[in-house]
Amino acid sequence: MPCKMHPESTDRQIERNWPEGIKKTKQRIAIYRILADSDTPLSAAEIYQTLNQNSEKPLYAFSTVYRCLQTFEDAGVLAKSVLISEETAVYELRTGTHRHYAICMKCHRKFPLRSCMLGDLRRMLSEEAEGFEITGHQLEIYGYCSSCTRS
Amino acid sequence: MPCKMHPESTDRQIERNWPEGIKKTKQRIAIYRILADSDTPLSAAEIYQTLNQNSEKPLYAFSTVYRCLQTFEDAGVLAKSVLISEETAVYELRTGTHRHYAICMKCHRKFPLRSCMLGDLRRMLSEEAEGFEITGHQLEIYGYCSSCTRS
DNA sequence: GATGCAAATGCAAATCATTCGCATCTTAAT
DNA sequence: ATTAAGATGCGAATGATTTGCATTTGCATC
Repeated sequence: MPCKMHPESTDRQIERNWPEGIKKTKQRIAIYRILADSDTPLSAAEIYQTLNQNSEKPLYAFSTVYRCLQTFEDAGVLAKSVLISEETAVYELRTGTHRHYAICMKCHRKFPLRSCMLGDLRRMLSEEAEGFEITGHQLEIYGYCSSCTRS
Repeated sequence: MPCKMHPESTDRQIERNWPEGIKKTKQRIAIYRILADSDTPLSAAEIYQTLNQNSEKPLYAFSTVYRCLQTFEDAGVLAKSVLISEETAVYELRTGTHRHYAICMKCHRKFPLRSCMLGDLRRMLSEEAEGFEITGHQLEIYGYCSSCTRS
């Protein structure tokens, strides 16, 4: 399942974005590729499934998936988040511009928001939080998408 | 550990806000009280600990805590969320105005944000999300509070 | 106030995502 | 090619949450 609109772009992206000092192994490359080709954040289980979908018995271990994700996160190329609507963590590559999603509570599809319209986050801090150093944020909208009715 | 500024207000709040058709048991009342008296969202473990802090052997079971929280959530008086910085879910009573927090990645303290400054969330939806019915949202700022240095 | 039944609780066992220990295999630098 | 540091695979361990089931309790009814 290579990428969609620009053939080869994933390979080039790997060349350019591969984090400094991180060994290239076939597992890591495969996981990176899956993340790069996905347009929504993926869970470890989804990545594991995609990795092993074409083989009889698993070629890649679950622990490897988690360890690679951890490695990418430490290296700063991956963002981990825990969505309210799911019970498990999901992961996506950090692109230049981060993303937020509207998540359907029924089908669990994730729709990227137009853009991050959060202005000055610092202004939201109260006096008690004086001196708080902001390093990140997370916004999530949830509800029901047009294909799913409420109940 | 009764409430802080207004003696009895918790009892009155329980009278007024107790959800329709939900039996009052001492466990549920105790859990509601703990949530009402807390100024930050609490995890199930924190609630369990508070419940049992004054007795030799546990008076209340963990499963009861989870089941009560589920009941309150279903009844709509409780909001569950999974913060990025923690591994476990946290819970808080739904007050009229919902809250968001700045969370310290080191000490895990939660500082309520001044207010929800998110304007029209619908405008953030992209075309693909046409027809999405928004039922809630979650915003979270993370970083390091003034008492904790970065590393 | 006593009674009955549906619903709630306590306990322990089960589940599910995630992490860890350790022996073996790979990467990448020499 | 050689090799040491680091990565992987496997299965067992962990920790949060859920569940089955026997027992207890809230509360509507007498």
